[in-house]
Amino acid sequence: MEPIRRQQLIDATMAAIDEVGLGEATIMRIARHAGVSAGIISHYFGGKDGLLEATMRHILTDLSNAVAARRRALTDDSPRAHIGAIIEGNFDRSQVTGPAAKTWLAFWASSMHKPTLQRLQYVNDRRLYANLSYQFRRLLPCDEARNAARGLAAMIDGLWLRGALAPEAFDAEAARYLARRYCDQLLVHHDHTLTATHT
Amino acid sequence: MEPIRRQQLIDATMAAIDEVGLGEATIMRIARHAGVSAGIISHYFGGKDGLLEATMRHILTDLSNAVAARRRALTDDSPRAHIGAIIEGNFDRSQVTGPAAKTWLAFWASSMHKPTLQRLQYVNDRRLYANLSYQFRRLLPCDEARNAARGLAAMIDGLWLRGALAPEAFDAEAARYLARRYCDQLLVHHDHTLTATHT
Amino acid sequence: MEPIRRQQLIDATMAAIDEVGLGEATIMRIARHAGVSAGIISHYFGGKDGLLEATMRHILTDLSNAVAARRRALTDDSPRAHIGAIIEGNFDRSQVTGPAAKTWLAFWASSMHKPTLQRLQYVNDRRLYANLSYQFRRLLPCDEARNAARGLAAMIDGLWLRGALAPEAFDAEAARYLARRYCDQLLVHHDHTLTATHT
Amino acid sequence: MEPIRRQQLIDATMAAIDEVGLGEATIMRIARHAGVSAGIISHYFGGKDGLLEATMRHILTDLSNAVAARRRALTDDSPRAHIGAIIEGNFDRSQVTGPAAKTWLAFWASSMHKPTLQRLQYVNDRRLYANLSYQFRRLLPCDEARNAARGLAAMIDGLWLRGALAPEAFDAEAARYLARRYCDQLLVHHDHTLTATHT
DNA sequence: TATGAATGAGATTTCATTCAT
DNA sequence: CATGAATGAAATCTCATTCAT
Repeated sequence: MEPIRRQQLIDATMAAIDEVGLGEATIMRIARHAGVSAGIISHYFGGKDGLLEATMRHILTDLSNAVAARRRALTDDSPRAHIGAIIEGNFDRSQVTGPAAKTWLAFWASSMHKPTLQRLQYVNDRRLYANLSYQFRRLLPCDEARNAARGLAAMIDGLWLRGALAPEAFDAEAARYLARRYCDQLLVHHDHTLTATHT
Repeated sequence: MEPIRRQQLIDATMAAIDEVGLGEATIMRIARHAGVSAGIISHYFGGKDGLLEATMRHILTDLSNAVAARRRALTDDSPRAHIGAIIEGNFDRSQVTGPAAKTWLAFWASSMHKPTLQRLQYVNDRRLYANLSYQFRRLLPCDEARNAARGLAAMIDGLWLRGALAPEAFDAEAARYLARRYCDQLLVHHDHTLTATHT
Repeated sequence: MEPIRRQQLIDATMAAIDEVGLGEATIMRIARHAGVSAGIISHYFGGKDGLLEATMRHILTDLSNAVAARRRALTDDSPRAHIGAIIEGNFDRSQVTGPAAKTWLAFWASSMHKPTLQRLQYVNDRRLYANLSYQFRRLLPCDEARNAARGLAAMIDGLWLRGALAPEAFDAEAARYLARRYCDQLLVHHDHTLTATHT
Repeated sequence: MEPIRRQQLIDATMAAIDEVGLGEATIMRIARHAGVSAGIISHYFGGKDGLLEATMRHILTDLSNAVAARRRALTDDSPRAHIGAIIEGNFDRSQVTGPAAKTWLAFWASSMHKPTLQRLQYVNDRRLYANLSYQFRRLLPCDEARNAARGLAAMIDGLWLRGALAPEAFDAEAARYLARRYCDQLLVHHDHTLTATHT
């Protein structure tokens, strides 16, 4: 029973945050979304904070999986291929629109004042940077690689942020295109490109 | 008296958000920061929402002024110069560290569910994009210019976001460098560059 | 559980109004009278207004029942009998003294500025008038009947009002006697009387 | 200055009660009606309670004057004439509609829990009863006179109450007619009548 | 005399949590 | 395992009153 309930409640949490935001996502609203009573949340997660932490962890795991799956599927071990997979994974992000996106952004803001969330946040940020940095390092000198990794990480997060905030639906295709193209520019003096067409 | 108190309370709001985050920034805490009683907030701003809106408006105005001042100070009317000024202004952002940064991020998350903040947010986003787009348009074909503007806007926001979230102090110099360099890459087939040295 | 709590809280509301008046009847005082916590009031009635409305509705229902019961118990279908039953019912008024009386008067004053209460008030007023009017109409010409109904309705309310305001306990017997006697005078040219003795 | 301000503030109090009821008649609203600052109320009346008491006293004085003036103007010293003047005075009541009426009713309810107002209320009630009783006593045996006074007092208050509560404007003419006619019925075995026509 | 800035107490309401069933 | 009744703390807002100017 437990894993089912936990997943139900995590999904309900994202639905509630999507609906009214983290500040108004009360335990009762979450419970209503999950079709259970409010009391059960304390039972399974020890309290609201526990549920929020579990939800953030879930989102981060989804992202991590999305990237890892694409990298595992690569037939080509080139830096470009890996970086491309990272970009794809970040804009898959399980469900780049709706509940997940708003929950993600809410946690970003919240994490600045909650050590538990902050740690999760930090680990995730570093992983993105470290992965990119490692791949760039295979083609660029150290300083260049570091800057490239910082720039591409910022680009990915920025595209994602602006996409989440914009009233229109997230245009993941456009985001992927801009990110890939930025990558190409960073590696412009090297052979192949990620973007087939420069429309 | 009123303008003094309003400014005091807006500053106190940012201080409180910096300290504990938007969710825990109660009017009593804000009042304590300002050294006044809690009741006065409703008196001057009609309620907490009024204060938050005024605070966000204040931050946006600061940003707008920072950009406008730099553009007015230009001796060179070239697109590169204007874009450079926009970048500088966004990373001045009055006080890119501490209170203002956290407040900004908190509003980003909050704006998704509060129409009043959302409108402010939207206007600001569009302005950054429109300004960049206009300058790029002077050097690039339409589609290219649009993508360049989208990319640079995302880069700016992404650098800012990662800077605000990182536990270390915001490295505005590095952010400016990466943004300027991205700009140079976008305009690579044109004459002058923004970045003097490509360290 | 719900119906029990609701009744408890309605009773407690009347007790609190009896004790300190509507203006000072805070939800904490009401809750203390009911022996529950203050928060539960919002839970069951949605807020203080909901509780007050429910309380007024309860009082009106009690009055309505008191009249209806007496009229159902009549063996005699004459207008005099019905009017007598209406008078009796109005001075039974469940509990013509103490809590109910003060609550009633408080609502009278309050209803002038709260549309919800006003509607309840209005329906009740019209019913008393309509019932009396109908019965008088069986014995008197139209204009006469209307005036008689207006007069007797005013007399009933006036006796009740003065009884509630007087520091002494409400003398329901005297009130009934005066009302019945007024009725006899209105029907003086017709056969039977309601008042056995004209002391 | 003082008498002017006091009168201004008493008028403003009635206007505020007319507008939103006693419960919502805040000092600031009253002050706004009077076109002065809120602080001045405490200065002239010692506080809100003082202002309310002064206002009630003012209304009672107006009523008292209205009755006294009519009785002084009588050329006929008969009981019927005096009773008629009392009825007229009570339905003049300075301004039987609007502010005064609502203020009056608000004080009725409030007086049950405020000793100061209660005393004023009590004195006023007794005076109406005593005056009527004295006049009836000149024509009727003691018991009869007492009941007649009680009945007419109740009738007057009841007509007034229903008039104040009804959504339509107070029909003072109809009220006077019903009261005079009731008086005639009480004195039916004596010569002259108060009501010219028995429509 | 009059203002209006400011306070602090109090009222309502919301909500996470606990607990008996 | 699950519910929902109930609490108590906290948050916002209102308002009468005070006081310096």
